[in-house]
Amino acid sequence: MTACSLADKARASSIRVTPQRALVCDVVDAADDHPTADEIYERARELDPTIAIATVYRTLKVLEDGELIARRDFGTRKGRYEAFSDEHHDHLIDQDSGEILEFYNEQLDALICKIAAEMGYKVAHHQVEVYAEKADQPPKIRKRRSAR
Amino acid sequence: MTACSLADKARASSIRVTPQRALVCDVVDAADDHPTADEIYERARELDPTIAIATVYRTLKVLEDGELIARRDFGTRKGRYEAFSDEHHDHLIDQDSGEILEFYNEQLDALICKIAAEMGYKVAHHQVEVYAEKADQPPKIRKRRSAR
DNA sequence: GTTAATGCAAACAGTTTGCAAACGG
DNA sequence: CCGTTTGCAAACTGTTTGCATTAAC
Repeated sequence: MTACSLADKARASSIRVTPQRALVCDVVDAADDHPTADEIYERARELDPTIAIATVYRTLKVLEDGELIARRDFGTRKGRYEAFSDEHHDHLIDQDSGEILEFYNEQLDALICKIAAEMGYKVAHHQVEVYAEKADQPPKIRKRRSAR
Repeated sequence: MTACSLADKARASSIRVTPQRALVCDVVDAADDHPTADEIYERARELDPTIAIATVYRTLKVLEDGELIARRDFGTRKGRYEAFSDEHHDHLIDQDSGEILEFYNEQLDALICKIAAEMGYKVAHHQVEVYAEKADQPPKIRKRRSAR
């Protein structure tokens, strides 16, 4: 059983994990959404009201540089952070609720690699953002109004 | 032969096209890169040194709201603008040169639609950003060093 | 003990906004 | 004319940085 927490991974990457950094790590770890720096700051402050926003930003930067977390924009100007999971995934943003859903599709990754290769490139990483709204009826099983 | 310039399209969308706005339109039209607001401002100033950056931003906003241009981030915090072409396309960013290449792949679009549909969503728009570096040898026709 | 990390506040970049003057139909 | 757009400067947001203080090996 390997060490799993973000703080552990940071230590494994020989990043010095101070109490403040550990706190930021824990907040990011615990988040199942994609919090902004500000949201991370707020959540961290609940446990340590003395933590500074600058420390949050600096920690996020350190973790990002260590490739332990990723910063994403999703069109807005605010950075949103998420721990790197082992498998790559992409995002679908519900335009109505703002909810961000994750998905992974092997074919998609493969296709992107192939396209890049055809252009003479080797993919370092990629990012697919799908802005969508809920379909009127659920995916396969349509309910009522079968008509046209 | 339909009207084709961005300014014409703006007029067609009943956006008031003042000389300043026309200028911004022309700059965006003429750009074959993905200029930032600042770059657009600089280019516009060459023809009208009195134009204000605020006007550039306001015009870009108007055009964006009118769905005539798109704003993209590409990871940096600066917005980059491009006229909507008729066909959707995605972007490959050369990590070494910073160059932004466009590509279109029908299969990719279809696959994304399919994935979204499986999640119960209808795609409004999407955006694929591929960060890549040049492959050592060209796509199909490899030159020299055939070995290994 | 010296190097690195923190908190604070000030700086910064990109973008937006209030307002009076100029413009356009 | 009257509403819209402009230019200017100031405000604003998200993020970074300088610096003195504090903490960690």
